[in-house]
Amino acid sequence: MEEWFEDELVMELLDDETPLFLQLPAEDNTSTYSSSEAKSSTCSIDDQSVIVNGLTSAVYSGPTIDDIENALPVTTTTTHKDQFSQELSQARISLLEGGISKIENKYTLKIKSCSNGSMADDGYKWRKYGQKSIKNSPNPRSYYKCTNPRCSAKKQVSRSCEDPETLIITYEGLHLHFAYPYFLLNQPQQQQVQQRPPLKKHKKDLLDEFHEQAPSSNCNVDSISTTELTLPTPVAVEEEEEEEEAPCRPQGLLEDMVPLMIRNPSVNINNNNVSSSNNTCCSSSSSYRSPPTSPSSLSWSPNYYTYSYNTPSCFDMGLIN
DNA sequence: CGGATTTGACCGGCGC
DNA sequence: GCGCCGGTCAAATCCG
Repeated sequence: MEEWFEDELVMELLDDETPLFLQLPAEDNTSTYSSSEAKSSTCSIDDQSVIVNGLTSAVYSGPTIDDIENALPVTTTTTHKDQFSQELSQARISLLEGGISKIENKYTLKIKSCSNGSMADDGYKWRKYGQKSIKNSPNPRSYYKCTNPRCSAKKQVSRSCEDPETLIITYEGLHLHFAYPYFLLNQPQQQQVQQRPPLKKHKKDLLDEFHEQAPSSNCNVDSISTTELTLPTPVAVEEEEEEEEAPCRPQGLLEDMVPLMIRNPSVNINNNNVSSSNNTCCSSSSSYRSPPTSPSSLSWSPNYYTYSYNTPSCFDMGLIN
């Protein structure tokens, strides 16, 4: 399991193109590539193309079931896995040679903050939940959690004591929920759900469902098997991207649907029984909306990785207090 | 008013 | 056992 997370990170770090969370504004250096803009409806089709092309994730480049299986610790075919492991081993070596250090389970990279002080985030929506002063460092460390209540992803952001302009970011866990939009059911009804999510449930309703139906706050995603899933066509993915631009896209409904169908793949799910399903996941906050940035965001258990990039990057993580 | 942020308290791990 | 340190919690505060 631990090795798998390393593999995921290596894949992400070795993307030929700059990942979204490192991508600077293409030409407009005066604009901050904030999370809101990353998800903004102001993006033109060209802008979206740039972003999408910048993502070398398998999801965006035409996912196959193998892509997802490779990202999961289960149901990976041995032949594919062997080749995959070899490539990842080489990739890991390459990364380490490239200045990325690994301490215990943490990959360490460094990020030079923008000179103008404006920083963009990594495309995810985080909620700050703590800040601590660090010994021998004048700069505090900030703690963030993914705002998706079912996502365990966290990150820590601190500044290097040697170089105050260098940010050190530690990611704990990845974002399973971003894979959800790319899983489709075979049933036509579910395809319809994917393309046109039902009307967003009122937040109160979602919370009520959570309190009434969720015996535990986290998905038991260990049981996920991709064999029950199918993937959307690239067109569907693009539509999903566009759906992302709608304010407060009810992603949670789709997220709710996935664990349910995994447990009961034969159940013919419709919009209603999705929302009233007996799944164990709490409902998403209506305020949650994060763009899928990579299939590498698949995760369901905490692991710690520290990235510190030396590439100029704009991160807005609320470090400046 | 609700969500996000701040901030001090609390807790657990670890070293001495 | 004790203190230090990092991580988390939760009440207070801020802000749109």
